[in-house]
Amino acid sequence: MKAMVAEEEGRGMQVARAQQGLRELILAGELPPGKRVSEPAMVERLGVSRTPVRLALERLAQEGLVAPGASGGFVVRAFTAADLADAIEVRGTLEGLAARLAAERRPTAAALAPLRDCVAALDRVVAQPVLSEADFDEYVRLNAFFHEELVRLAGSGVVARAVEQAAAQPFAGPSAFVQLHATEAAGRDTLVVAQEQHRLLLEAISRGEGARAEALAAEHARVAQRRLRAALSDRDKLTGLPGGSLLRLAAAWP
Amino acid sequence: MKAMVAEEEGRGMQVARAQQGLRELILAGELPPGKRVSEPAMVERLGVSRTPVRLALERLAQEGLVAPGASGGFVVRAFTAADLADAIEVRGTLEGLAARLAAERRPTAAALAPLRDCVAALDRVVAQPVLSEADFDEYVRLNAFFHEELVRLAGSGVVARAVEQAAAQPFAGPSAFVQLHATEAAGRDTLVVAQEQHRLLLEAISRGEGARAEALAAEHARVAQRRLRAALSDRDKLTGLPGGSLLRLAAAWP
DNA sequence: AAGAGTCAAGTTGCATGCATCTCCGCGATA
DNA sequence: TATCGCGGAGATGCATGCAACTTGACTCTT
Repeated sequence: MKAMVAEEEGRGMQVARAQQGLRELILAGELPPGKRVSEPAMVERLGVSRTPVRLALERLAQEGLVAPGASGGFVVRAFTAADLADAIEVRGTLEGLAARLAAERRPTAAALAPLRDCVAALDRVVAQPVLSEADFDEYVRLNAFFHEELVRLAGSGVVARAVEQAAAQPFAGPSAFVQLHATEAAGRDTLVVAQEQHRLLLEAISRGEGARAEALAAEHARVAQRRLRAALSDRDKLTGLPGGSLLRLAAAWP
Repeated sequence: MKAMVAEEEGRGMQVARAQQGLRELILAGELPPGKRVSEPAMVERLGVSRTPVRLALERLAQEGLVAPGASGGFVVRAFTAADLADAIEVRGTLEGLAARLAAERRPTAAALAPLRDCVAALDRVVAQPVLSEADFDEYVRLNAFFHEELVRLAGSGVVARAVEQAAAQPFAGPSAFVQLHATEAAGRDTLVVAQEQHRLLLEAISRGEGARAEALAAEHARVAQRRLRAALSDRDKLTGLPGGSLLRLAAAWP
């Protein structure tokens, strides 16, 4: 039974579709934490056969969204507040390593240009007295680019892979929880602080101050920790968030 | 065609066998770097069907031994000296994080007992004036346990996963290249230095000195860097090592 | 003789068949 | 009535079939 939906693209397309579809289903909370992900059910839901579903599950397991079940298959994972905090700390630590390596490489002004431009663009966004939701989206976009560029400046594929994997953990990405602030009055201030750190990080790297860059990057990730804590203090915020249903904040899973 | 070799055990056995077999084939250099890993060939060699072979390849890709090929399939990866150094640095950084977390948790004496015992056992091994090859094996065993226990003391599954993944990278494990020293006169001295770091690390953690523990763990990983450099300076040492053929030290792959 | 086009063999990615195992509910029994 | 055993539906893990694609060699042309 060939799928009848319009399908173009090439290799790995079925796996990618299954992976994306599963990610959405899980983050939307349609597959509750602790529940086994039934492959036949996903076949029906996603329109691909079991082979890509299984492969997608394997990759999502590496990503951390699902875990191998005790007796075969995969179960949707639940996350504690400590898990999220640790994942953010891991990312911050590795970004610290990347920042130090970038600084120690003494990048040329030309090599630093993209990061400089990115910081300038972020400045323009944050400088506005009032930020619309579109501004927050733009901030997220530029922030992601900043972090990518930071890692690129480290000049190490190995480090890049490590940071990527850390940032791919659920809720551990550089822009996790930023959206929550879009509706808050104090939301802009958080961005102001984070942007100051971006600026200092750029300065430290351009001056070759490795230790300072490392400490700044690690501390920068901790604003995500603060966002996390703020979000946890207000459960209503979480329920509206993609993946909010995955959080097991107090009790263990029955 | 059911395999005729004696096969017991349960689920995932075929995948595990394929993964182990592929690892050995690659590290033994039978599959040269840059070459595509032909699934049918592996089916013949390993005695399992294509499905487990493919899954094993996927997992080895995460492990870093193979990488997805440009047009499907997987190719055996090659490693530069910089790759190895970076992988070790990543592991050291994450172990530094684990050490800091362990120290900040102020573990009780009981919680520290396994690490204490391990250090004592290592002391007994290293204290000997002359080390046999069996002594080096014992050192590797105890050293691995030390690092596992260090991570366990951090008390974070997320951090543990991150460290595991970093240490699973080829040549990045805590005991990589140790075996090379077994035949060297100065080999024992390297172990003496490393063991001193173990001792200091234990002390820092037991005193709750987080920053010191972090720095010590990161520095401790750098003895592996030194071992790596020593090995690289003597190509003969590498060729005898498992995986030595994966190193592309000077020229790019033709 | 060198280069480009073409064809065939081999490979990959996906779909599906099949045996075993797990899990859930039902009924029998003390 | 509660507990234990059991049976069937369904799921998993592995094997294999199949079409599209890649690759490599062979041939034809210049």
